[in-house]
Amino acid sequence: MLRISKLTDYGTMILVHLAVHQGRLHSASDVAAGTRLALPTVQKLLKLLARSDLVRSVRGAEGGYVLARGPGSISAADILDVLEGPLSITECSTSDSRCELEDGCPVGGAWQKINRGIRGALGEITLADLAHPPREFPLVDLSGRTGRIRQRIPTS
Amino acid sequence: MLRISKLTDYGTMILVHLAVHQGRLHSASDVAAGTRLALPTVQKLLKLLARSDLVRSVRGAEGGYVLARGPGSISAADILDVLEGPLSITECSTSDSRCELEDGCPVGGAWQKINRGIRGALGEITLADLAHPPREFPLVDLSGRTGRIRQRIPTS
DNA sequence: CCATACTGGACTAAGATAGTCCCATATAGA
DNA sequence: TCTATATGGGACTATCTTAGTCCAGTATGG
Repeated sequence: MLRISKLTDYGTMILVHLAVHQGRLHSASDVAAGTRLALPTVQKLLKLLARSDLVRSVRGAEGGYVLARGPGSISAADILDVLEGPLSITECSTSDSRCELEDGCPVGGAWQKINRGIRGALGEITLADLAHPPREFPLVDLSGRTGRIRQRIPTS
Repeated sequence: MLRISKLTDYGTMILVHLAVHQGRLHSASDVAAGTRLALPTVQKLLKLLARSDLVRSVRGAEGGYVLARGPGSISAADILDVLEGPLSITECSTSDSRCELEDGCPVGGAWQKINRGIRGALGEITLADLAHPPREFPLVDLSGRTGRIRQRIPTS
């Protein structure tokens, strides 16, 4: 079902919260209050995010978290990479798992190609888009044509 | 990571096998031999697929399975629906789960919209495409424009 | 010094997934 | 009719993943 985990969903809420209230530090408690998520969960996720290059942290009293970059420079693919690991739609498309069926596998990497297509699309969606989503993300072209359809427009 | 389960991957292999060797019935043992998958797993998956409208079964001696429709009329979305249940990227986008955070949720259904976009794209990819995949499924447009980009072309 | 806040990791319960197996039912052909 | 060959339906288990919590350590401002 192409699902993302709850934690990734929560993580996205947290990032959106940081994007909307930019310009100052936010403690984990602040974020928990602002998003209505449980504090321990928020702490865990912020720790994770801070280890990536999406969020920066300041330790000590009066410390907290900020977005490391503008919301227009953080893509949905970035978020998924951090919160779910490098995304790959099937197990055999991850680099470290060898598929012993590969020779006879008639799918021949189609899922992997689909995955790259989806990943490309998610690279075009920014945190700014998530904070102010358009009415609809329309259909998508996986049909066979090549090339980028749209340049990313930094919103900050 | 937007991953699909192993069983869905296997199921796709099975469907591709049926698509490539169309026109006759295939027993589960045949399919297991042809795909090199374990027989019990193949049996389980074929039973599942036969309950859907993607595969038809004939019972008894000399029985077996066939695709219920041409490979050009079965989409990747169809396959995922059968093997993984109706696909939804987040928990709160499934109909039967109420999200108690919905009011304050700043994501505002962005993931759901992305999900619909991806789902639309997967509806355009057919089993025929999976059997003979193009060099690459290109990038995808989730940018904000509306409307179908391509009509599905039945290949059988 | 101490209250505040991040850091790193351990830990548990619950759920999903993968894989196997058994018995019932249907059918073709000897 | 009998039997071998199939599918149909479901139970069952081991393993892994996920969600969620908690604790001891470290940094820092006042």
